[in-house]
Amino acid sequence: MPELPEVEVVRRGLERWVAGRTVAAVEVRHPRAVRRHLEGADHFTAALTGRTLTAAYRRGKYLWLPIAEADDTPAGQALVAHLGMSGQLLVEKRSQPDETHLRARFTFTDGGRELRFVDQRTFGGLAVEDADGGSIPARLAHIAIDPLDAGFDADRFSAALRRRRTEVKRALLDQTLIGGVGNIYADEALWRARLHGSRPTERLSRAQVADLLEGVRDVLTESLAQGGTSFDSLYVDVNGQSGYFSRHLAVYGQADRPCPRCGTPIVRESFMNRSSYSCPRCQPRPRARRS
DNA sequence: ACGAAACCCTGGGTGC
DNA sequence: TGCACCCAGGGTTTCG
Repeated sequence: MPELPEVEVVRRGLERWVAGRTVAAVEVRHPRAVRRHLEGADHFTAALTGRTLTAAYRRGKYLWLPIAEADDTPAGQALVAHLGMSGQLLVEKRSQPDETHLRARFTFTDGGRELRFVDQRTFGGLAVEDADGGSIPARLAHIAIDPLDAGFDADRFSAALRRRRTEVKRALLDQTLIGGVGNIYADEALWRARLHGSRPTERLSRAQVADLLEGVRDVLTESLAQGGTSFDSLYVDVNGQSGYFSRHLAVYGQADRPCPRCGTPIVRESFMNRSSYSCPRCQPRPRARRS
């Protein structure tokens, strides 16, 4: 599935292959793909037809492309995209057969390759949102800056994390605290910091939070380097699985395999209706607290 | 106000 | 072979 590094690869592809082009037509093939556009599919289409997509930006796992009028005047809006679990944004020849799960198609006035939104499980979606002056759309403002962004404030993150009264993995997955970390990266970062995800945030030391943040940064950076290698110039690729997942994951999906650090078999635990993976020796469960 | 649970969705895998 | 069931899981909404 597309994770933050893959979303960044998609952003780079959109910046290169879509930015600066003017939309000729939009075809919404599945209503769920634009469910976040509350005014409906026809309104979505009208808001984009004849407009130019000027750039491609990302925060966490969200992408947005500012919209301009034909004369390059900013329209004060942006096309917002989230890939969800299975979404892809593909730049393809018009002759390419439609994908089974093609949800939306954008053609451009230059007659070149079209942009397609393909999404098997329809957790992802597209919308046109208000975005003044090319800044982040208002509806995305609650998403925290991700740790690879130059504007990320480590001290502020540390203080906010330690103010929380929850488990550290829940905090890592909270997009209002830190953007872009999903289940896979949370598990990998916790393993690097030798912390169990159930550790209470208020009892973490500053040094432990610093280690955790370093783990997050390292795993995202290393994954991005892998995701970048699978980018094909004719194709806005979101499939980083073959490059990254198979070789660099220490714990995620590695149940019963030896911990790369100590050899102890990795264990899988149920958490928030999904899976958590950890090394029982490197990342011991916290003792139950008496209250 | 904050934390946690419910909900959305479909194809691949597994067991009977 | 086919059917029922489980699993993947981010973000928004709802609940406590």
